[in-house]
Amino acid sequence: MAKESTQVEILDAAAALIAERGYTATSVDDIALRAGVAKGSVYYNFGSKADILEAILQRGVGRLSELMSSAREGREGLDALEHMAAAAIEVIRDRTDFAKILAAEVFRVGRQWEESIGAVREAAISQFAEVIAPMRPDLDAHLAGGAVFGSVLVAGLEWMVFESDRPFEDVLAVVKALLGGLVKA
Amino acid sequence: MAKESTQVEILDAAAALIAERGYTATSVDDIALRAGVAKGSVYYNFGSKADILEAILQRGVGRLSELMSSAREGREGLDALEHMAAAAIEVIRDRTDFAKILAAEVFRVGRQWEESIGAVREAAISQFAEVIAPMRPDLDAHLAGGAVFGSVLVAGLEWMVFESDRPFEDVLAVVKALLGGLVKA
DNA sequence: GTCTATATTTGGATAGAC
DNA sequence: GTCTATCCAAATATAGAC
Repeated sequence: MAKESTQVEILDAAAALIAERGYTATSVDDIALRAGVAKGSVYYNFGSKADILEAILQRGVGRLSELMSSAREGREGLDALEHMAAAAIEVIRDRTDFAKILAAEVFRVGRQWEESIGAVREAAISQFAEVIAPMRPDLDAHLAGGAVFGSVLVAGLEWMVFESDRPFEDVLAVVKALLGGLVKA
Repeated sequence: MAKESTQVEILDAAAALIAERGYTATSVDDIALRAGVAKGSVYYNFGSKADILEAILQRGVGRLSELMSSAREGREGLDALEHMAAAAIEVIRDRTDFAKILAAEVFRVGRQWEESIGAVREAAISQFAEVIAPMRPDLDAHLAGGAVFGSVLVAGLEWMVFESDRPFEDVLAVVKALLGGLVKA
């Protein structure tokens, strides 16, 4: 194990392909070709194809947790939610492949990488839920966190995939409008 | 072509498997086994594995369009949005497999069934967008439609997959809260 | 209309040279 | 640490019996 640059090439190539075609439809041959290395090198750097996806997920969850936590720090209520949403949208913009893979895998159970996917769910939905809970004790916090994360994820991907000419602020404005609905009248 | 019951068995089996593992990871053998028929019968009823997925998508989009259109009929503004969201949540509840496949495939481009998936996007996001546009000319209607549909889809699937003991009303309450944010202050 | 058997291709993983 | 060559299992699709 070593030569970090090769590993990053492999991870980036795999993320792009898996985001577009899905895990099973992406062959190790494809990954090697796109990364510009031989298949043997892929298996020198990663134990299996599943390990590659795990690594992609780990990298993504690290980034998402980090940015969302620091966006939340020292804030609460609507202010916290708005900053967390902005942070999440940034991750979707900068790691669109990861976001697509996430969208495809979050609601599947029983797959090999279920735990890693669960960690992303926690990082995103639960963090939103924790902030919402004291604001709206009348709502189920997890479902509300899911709804908020869903609006961020789908609006963010809709933006990156189909309307990438729009500015970041347009996406944020939409999400902020919906978040406003969580403030008690 | 005929014997509708066999076709429905195949479609249901395929939808369940594809929802859980994805299209490529689901073999025609698996589908035949779960449907309780031989592989030859699958190919007698459908031209290819891709055709099966197309049929699943068509069936789903039909149902979604139908329910959302009639929920919208004769209403406008927040009232229309709330009824449309309720209709969409019903579809997610009754056709959870279809909803999972949708979540996995909406943001992938260049696949064989891209058109059918596009039709679902239209049916869902555009219908929301049309209602939102006159309410909020300050927002990008498509992004807003995407955000609303995302909150419905993710909250709905979160409900069905991880919190199915909760009542329908809890999900609807969460989505209604967010929709309230779209009403101009 | 449904079955079993099989032709053919593809893909994950390993061995071993350099 | 990276390459090429190869093994073997799995999967799509078809042929043809019943």
